[in-house]
Amino acid sequence: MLKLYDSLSKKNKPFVSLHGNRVYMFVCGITPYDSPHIGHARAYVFYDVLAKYLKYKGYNVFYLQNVTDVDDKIIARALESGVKAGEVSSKYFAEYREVMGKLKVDSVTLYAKSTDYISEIIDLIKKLIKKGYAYPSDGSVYFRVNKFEKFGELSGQIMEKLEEGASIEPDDAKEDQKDFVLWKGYKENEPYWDSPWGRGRPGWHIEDTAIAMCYFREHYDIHGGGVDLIFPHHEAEIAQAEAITDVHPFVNYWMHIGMLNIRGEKMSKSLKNFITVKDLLNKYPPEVVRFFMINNEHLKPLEFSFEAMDTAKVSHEKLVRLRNSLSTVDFDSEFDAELQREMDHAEERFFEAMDNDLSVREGFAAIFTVLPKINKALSDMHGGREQYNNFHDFLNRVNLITDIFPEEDRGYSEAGRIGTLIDSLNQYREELREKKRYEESDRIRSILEKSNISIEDTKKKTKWNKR
RNA sequence: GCCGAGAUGACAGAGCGGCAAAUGUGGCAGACUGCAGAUCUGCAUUUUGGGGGUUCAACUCCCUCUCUCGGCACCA
Repeated sequence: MLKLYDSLSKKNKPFVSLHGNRVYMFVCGITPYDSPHIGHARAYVFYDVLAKYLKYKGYNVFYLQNVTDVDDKIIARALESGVKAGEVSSKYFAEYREVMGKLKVDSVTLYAKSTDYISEIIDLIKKLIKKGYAYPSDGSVYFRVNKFEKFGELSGQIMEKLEEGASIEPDDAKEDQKDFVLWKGYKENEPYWDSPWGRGRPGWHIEDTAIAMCYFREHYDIHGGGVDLIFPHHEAEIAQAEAITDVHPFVNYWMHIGMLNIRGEKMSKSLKNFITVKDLLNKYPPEVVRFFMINNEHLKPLEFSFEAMDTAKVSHEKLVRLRNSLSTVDFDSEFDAELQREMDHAEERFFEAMDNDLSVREGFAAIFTVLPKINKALSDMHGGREQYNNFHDFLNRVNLITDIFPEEDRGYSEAGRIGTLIDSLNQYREELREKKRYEESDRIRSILEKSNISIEDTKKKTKWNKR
C-alpha cells in the first residue's frame, strides 16, 4: 500500500483518497518572471512522477498547478524592460511549458492563472472579512494572524518568538506586523482590478487557496511544493482556507520536496547561482536530467554538480542498455528459475520502494541489483525468451511512471528497414574481420559511430545500438 | 535569536535496536576481444561528526556539544 510522508503530521501515512478512485492534487507553480532553473525542474519532475504513479495505481488524478501571473517581481521586470506585466508572465510561462514538455512533465491536468480567478479571490477575502479574520486598511486587506490559533502548526513556528528576527519592513497599515496581505492596494504603473476596497491586485498567498478551493472545495488530497514554501506560504494557505470552512485539515497530505543545492547552497534567482533548464538540456538528454532529478530522496536536499550529472548519465545508460538488450533477444533457451526469482524480486522491490513515499532511488537500486545477472545470462544465452520479454515489459511499466527511457526507435530495430541495412553492413564487416582486414572493418565501425550507431563485438555476434 | 532538516567508505547515498554499509560512480586486478567499446568476476578503503547515557546488544533510542544546509513574512 502506498504511503506518503505528510509534513503536517510528520508521519508516513497510508494513502487513502477522499473520493474513491479520484485524487485531487495541487502543486504550487511558478511565478513566471524569468527562465525556469533546474531547481524548478527537480520539483516538477518529482510531482510528475507522483501523479504518474497514482495513475499507474488506477487513480484518476486531477493535478492542478497554479501560475502566479501577477506579482511584484513580474511588475518590476516589466517596468525594467518597458513592456506590460502580462507580456512578461506569458513569455516566461510559455518558456516554462516548453522546457517542461521536453522533460516529459505532462501529467498536469490544468494550469490555472491567478488573473483568471480574481472574482473567486475577492469572494474569499469578503468571507474572511465577514468572519473577522481579515480587515481592510488603507486600500489593502490584511489577514489577522493572531485570530487563527493554528497558525504555525505546519512549520512548528512559535509566533511569539518569531518577531525577534523578523525582517519584514514595518507597515503602519497592519494591526500587527505578523499579518499578511490578502489584497494589495493600487500603486501607480501596476496592473489592477476593481474590488470593494478599491483598485488593487491579489496578494500571493490567497491565489492558491482561491484556485484550489474553486476546483477542490474545502478538503482535498495532496498539496505539494518546495520546503521553502512551508513558512509562511503554506501556513497562510491553511489559515485562509480553514478560517472560512472550519474544516481541518484542509489537505490530507502536505508534501514538500527538498531544495536543489549548488556548491552547498540553495539554487535560487536571488543568489544568482542558477542554471536554467534550457542550458542543462543543451548538455544532457531529457531522460538523463529526469533520472538525475528523481534518483534521490525527495525529502532531502539534492546537491547539483556536473560531476554528479555525469555519474547519473553513466548509470542511466546502463538501464537503457539493459532495456535495449531485452528488446533484441534472439534466442530462446531453457527457462532459468534462479534468474526468474531474481527478476521477480527486483520487480517486487521496485514497487515496494515506490509505495514507501516514492523512494525512487531505492526502486532503481532493485533494478541495478538484478542487472548484472540478466546481462550475464544474456551473454551466456541462458534463459527463456518469455522471461526476458516479461522483464522488458516490467521496465516499460517502470517507464510509465518515471519516463526515463528514450523511445525505442522501431525504424532502427532489427525488423526496420534501416536496421536491415545496418545488419547487412555488419555482415560485411564480419567477413572482413574473419579475413583479418581490420583496417577496413574498423572504418565501417567508425562510419557507423558517426551516425550514432554503436557497435559491440561479442563472443557470438556483433551487436549494435542506436545512441 | 527562533523553527526545521542533516553529518555513514575516495565521492554520492540507503539502512534506523541484532553480521555496518544496499545502490550508483570512481580506483585496482582478472575474464572476454585483433583493437575499441560494452559486459562479467573479484578486491580495497572505513567503523557511522565529538562526548555521555539506556540496553545482553546502538549508525539506529535518550541527553549534550560541534558543524552544515534551509525557513523566519520574496522563492519549487
